[in-house]
Amino acid sequence: MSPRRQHASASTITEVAKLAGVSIATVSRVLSNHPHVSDEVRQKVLDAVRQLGYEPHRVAQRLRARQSRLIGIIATDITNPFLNTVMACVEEVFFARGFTVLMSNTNADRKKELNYLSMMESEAIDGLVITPTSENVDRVAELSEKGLPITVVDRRMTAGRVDVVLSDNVAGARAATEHLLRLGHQRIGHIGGPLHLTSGRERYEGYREAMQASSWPASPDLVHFGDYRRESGYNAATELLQSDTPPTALFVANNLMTLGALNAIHDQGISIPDDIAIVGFDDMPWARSLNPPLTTVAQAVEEIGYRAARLLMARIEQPDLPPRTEVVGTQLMVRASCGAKNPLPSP
Amino acid sequence: MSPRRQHASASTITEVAKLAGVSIATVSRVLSNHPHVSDEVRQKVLDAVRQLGYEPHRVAQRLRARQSRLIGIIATDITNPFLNTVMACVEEVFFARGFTVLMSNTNADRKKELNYLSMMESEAIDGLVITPTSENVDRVAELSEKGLPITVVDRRMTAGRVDVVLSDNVAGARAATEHLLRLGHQRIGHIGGPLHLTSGRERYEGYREAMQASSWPASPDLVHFGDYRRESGYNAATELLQSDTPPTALFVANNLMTLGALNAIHDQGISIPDDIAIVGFDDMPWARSLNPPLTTVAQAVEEIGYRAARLLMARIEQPDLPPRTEVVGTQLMVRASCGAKNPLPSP
DNA sequence: ATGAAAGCGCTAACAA
DNA sequence: TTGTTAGCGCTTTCAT
Repeated sequence: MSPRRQHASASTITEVAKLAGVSIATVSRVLSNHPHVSDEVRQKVLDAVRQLGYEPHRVAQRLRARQSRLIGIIATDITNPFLNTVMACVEEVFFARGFTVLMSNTNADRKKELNYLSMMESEAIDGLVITPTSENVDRVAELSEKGLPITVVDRRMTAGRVDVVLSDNVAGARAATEHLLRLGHQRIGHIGGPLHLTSGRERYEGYREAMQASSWPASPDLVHFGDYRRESGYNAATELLQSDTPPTALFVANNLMTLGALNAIHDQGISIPDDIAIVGFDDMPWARSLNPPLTTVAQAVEEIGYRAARLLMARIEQPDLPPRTEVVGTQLMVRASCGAKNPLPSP
Repeated sequence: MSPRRQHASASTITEVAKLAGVSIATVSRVLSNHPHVSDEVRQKVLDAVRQLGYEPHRVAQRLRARQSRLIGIIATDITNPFLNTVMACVEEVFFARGFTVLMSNTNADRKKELNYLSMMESEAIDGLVITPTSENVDRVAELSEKGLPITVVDRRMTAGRVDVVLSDNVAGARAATEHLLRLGHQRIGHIGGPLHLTSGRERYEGYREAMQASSWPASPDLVHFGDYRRESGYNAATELLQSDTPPTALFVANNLMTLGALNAIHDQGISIPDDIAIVGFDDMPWARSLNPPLTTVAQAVEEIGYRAARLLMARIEQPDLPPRTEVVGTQLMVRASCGAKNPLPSP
């Protein structure tokens, strides 16, 4: 690393104290609204603060106070509309409560996750919302056991004292698959999420349950797994469509992969829903502007975000609460892509 | 705020020193790879570190070292695909260089922006990438003048010593509008971005230039402004379409508003491109899966992200560089939504 | 090659 | 009501 200059340091509490003619302790008291300060002194200090444009040095504050009013969010993919909406909701809630929210993007990379985890820890955050890269990130369990309030979103965690908010993935996936079965499909393909995530497993499970209960249990060649990114959806769909006996319908485990699958289908000049029906997981505000309007299993995104915030807030205030898991229902948004005859008008 | 327990504090450098039988200075040296340490001592220290699971306290480190290897990103809307992709790129570059990247979401709210700005400052970040809420955020100029390396993305800033990366908005908007004119449209509507952002003004300007140069200069009732969010695009489109003399074509200034406009058009049962043609700003990977495939002015998103990172890195290493502004070209992706007869196949 | 010690800017316990 | 002072955990001279 090459040389680096410090940017001019701001004024310190000492300078404020000097200018106001008081001790630094008094300045500190004024700034943290302690009761026992005379109005006169308070005013002098405030004036000095304004005059110098003083702002407390948060790093120093944190070193002493060990309480940061800082909330961390660690997400696997900030470009995922589901995740970034959840993040925005969490931020909104905590900001309104006077917290500052720091976010980071692991890109589903375990090394990055570890790095951000320890960076958040040493920033002395008061709480963490995370979508872990897998269900057994020891560091998360460890931190939660050490007493750091943590809420896990979108997937379950096996270890640690963490709160969890997620959708009812099995039911959602089952509903999607049953819907396709009801429409007469027999060869229903599934583009699944990573099996090291409970969401991937649960959505797959819902699909399998539905198929099993039907007269046409899923054959393995109908199932491809991706990594929740667009490209993997594109690739999986391409392979599925080019197989000898392609599926007549597709259930895709998340938003980005569905978008990829859509592109793949369009590239092959195949028509939806006539040649192939498709149902995605995760609704998007513009799902009905897709070609054709996309049938999806809608997760209650905002609700998940707000619940995550609420759970975390509760644990911050009361660290000894028993760990809770909240499961939020999903809703099947029937639009044209599944080929249902009379799709209800849907938002 | 209610009571809050500290989560068990990790081991400190003192404990490591004690266990290794050396001074804390030596531990510090080992950890920062100083040359003059005997291999024997180094090994002892490393062992102690491992044994205690010691991790340096970054807050304390920062208080002394005044160099954090921390990069901040402040964005107006993390749910915007353009912005979050840029953010992901910046993160990627800096993480690879050993920096930790902290992001925050202002939701285009000036108060939040100010808060995050001073929070980033007092975290002693080494550099900042920001999409400011307006071109005259004094605090940004101030920080840059104080010596904090700052790169502004997507919009220009009038004050401060900052680097800037943005698209050639005027040219992009002009190209989009001219394309529609060439297709024979005369009443071309524009859903613009906020005029307090240079991107909003420049895209409007490109549209106006093109119209002016045509035989059908834009009438004011053809222009509505939104706030770059989906709802505003929906509302603007709805109003435009319900006017007495609705436009036959629409040029929309960003991705989210275009998606909103699309929804509005679909809700009114109007057909694209027969009844109305539409061109959006910002391409999206799934633009061709929209109904119909969407013609857009594609910004070089990744390129913008990487350039922003490069500019910032350069300034961190060499703070006295003169401020630079880099303008990146756009590309018109012709698809079906504009009604062009033979849209080229496009990715 | 190693250690002692001086702070970084702040908070809070203790004195006055 | 206000001031003095002891650290928080670490880096970095300055000695040795």
